[in-house]
Amino acid sequence: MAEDKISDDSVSHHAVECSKEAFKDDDVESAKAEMSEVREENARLKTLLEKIEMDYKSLQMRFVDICQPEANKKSDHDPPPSGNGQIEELELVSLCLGRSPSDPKKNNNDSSSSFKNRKEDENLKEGLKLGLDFNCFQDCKSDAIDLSTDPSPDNSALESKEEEAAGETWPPSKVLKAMRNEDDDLSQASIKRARVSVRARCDTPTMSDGCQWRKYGQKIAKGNPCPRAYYRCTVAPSCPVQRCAEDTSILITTYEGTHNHPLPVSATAMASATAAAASMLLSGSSSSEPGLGPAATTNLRSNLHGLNVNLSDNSKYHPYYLPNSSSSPFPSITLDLTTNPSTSSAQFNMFSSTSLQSRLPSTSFSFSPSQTHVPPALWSNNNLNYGAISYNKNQMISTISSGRTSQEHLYQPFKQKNYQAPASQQALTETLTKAITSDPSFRSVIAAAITTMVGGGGATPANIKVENLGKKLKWDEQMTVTSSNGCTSSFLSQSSSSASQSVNLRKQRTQPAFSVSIGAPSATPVDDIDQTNSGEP
DNA sequence: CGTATTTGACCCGCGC
DNA sequence: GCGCGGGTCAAATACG
Repeated sequence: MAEDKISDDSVSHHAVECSKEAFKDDDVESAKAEMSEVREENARLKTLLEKIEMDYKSLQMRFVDICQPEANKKSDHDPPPSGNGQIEELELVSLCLGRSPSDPKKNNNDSSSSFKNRKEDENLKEGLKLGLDFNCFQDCKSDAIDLSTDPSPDNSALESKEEEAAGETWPPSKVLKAMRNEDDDLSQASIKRARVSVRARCDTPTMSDGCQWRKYGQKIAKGNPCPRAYYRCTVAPSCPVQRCAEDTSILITTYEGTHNHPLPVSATAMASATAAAASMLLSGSSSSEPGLGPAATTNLRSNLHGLNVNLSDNSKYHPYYLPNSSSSPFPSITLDLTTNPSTSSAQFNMFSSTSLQSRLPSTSFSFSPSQTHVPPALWSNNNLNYGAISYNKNQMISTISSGRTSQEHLYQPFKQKNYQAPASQQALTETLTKAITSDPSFRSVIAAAITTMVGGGGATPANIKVENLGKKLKWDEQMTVTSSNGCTSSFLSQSSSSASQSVNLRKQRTQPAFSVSIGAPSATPVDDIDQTNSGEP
């Protein structure tokens, strides 16, 4: 009896052991798998970070190389070091690199070796800052403004440091000061006035981008049966950002201005995207301002060609449909978020649409839609190819089919032209340099992406509500800059799940949505993160 | 009652 | 100078 019991116990114990063993095996297996996955991801992130740092360093060095000859030129032409020339230089560096204006001054005075070391340190700091600071654009802007108003490097540096350290109280007095300043320079006005049109498939009157919009007017635009509504950002009373929306199946939202207040997390994605687009546009157009004239515009276009993007030739192409902007004297840019779910191609079609009427170029980005479950790495592998970005015909047609018939024959030449245009590596690198160094908000988008990746999607940089459940809206926006020399490629993607899944999309986490791939896209698998959606005004 | 939206009037720039 | 169109204002209205 006792023996039986003992044996029973032992048997049962053994059985338990066995089951434990089996469980242990399974557990260990899964844990190992998880660990390996985590390790892989960790390694991937590490390489990603390293690549980001390296790219940033190389771009920064390149930028310095570009800047220094100009500084020398200036000093040749204008020997006295003090005065406007220096201030302009400081402004330039501050605007482009988003740091306190004192740094470049110091750097200019330093020897090159120590300068490099310092730069590397700054790069690291900057890299860290990138992931944490969504307001770097504003910081940068405020610094630049401060330069124009108060050239004292110590004060501005101190202030900027304080802002960076303290997380910034908003709005900074100097920004307000600068906003009231009537002597805002042209670039400031351009930033304020740059328009970014976002085309998205949306049945709601307004596109949910996380900001609070208040409608203040509505007009029937000529030639368009749909009324054009005018909205203002109501987060801050003096925020200059406005938008105009046209209520069709394709909602075209035109953002104008730059937010002068902190944005809710849900609004940072669109704001960053639009600000980045605007800054890219302005960085291109601003390059044409200082004495370069039309030649610089040509240069911009060739740079864009370097991205293997499609540019319109003014002599051949008429402006495509651009609400608000075709007749506007202000530069405009279009982010095309319209979707064709049947494709997973990444697109980055960007073409100038300089209007015959308009004095300033308009630019269009076309972000192809992609199914959320398709890893962006696939896009990278299949489509990016270091600047060889495939064109998706269906996407355009689906866009056009929503009533913008005039676009078809405008897009068509670009389709044909796209594959013919050879990618100019040099031009591409310059474009990238310009885009990244001169565009803090672009960096902020990257930062958002990195944050999402590192943070496992807990913080969502992009919140796009897709309300029309019946339509199964699924749209991504991708922003891709690839380098033909393989040194730098950034891949930004923001996606929202299909609306059919979006009933409980809040807090739902499936796959990463914001992804960045810097370096060789094919060698760097990129995750997907699903977006949580937030409500709109 | 407070807030948001609607809508007609007004202003301004541009082209003829 | 005039007309047109885009953009804004502000009173009226709707809504919670």
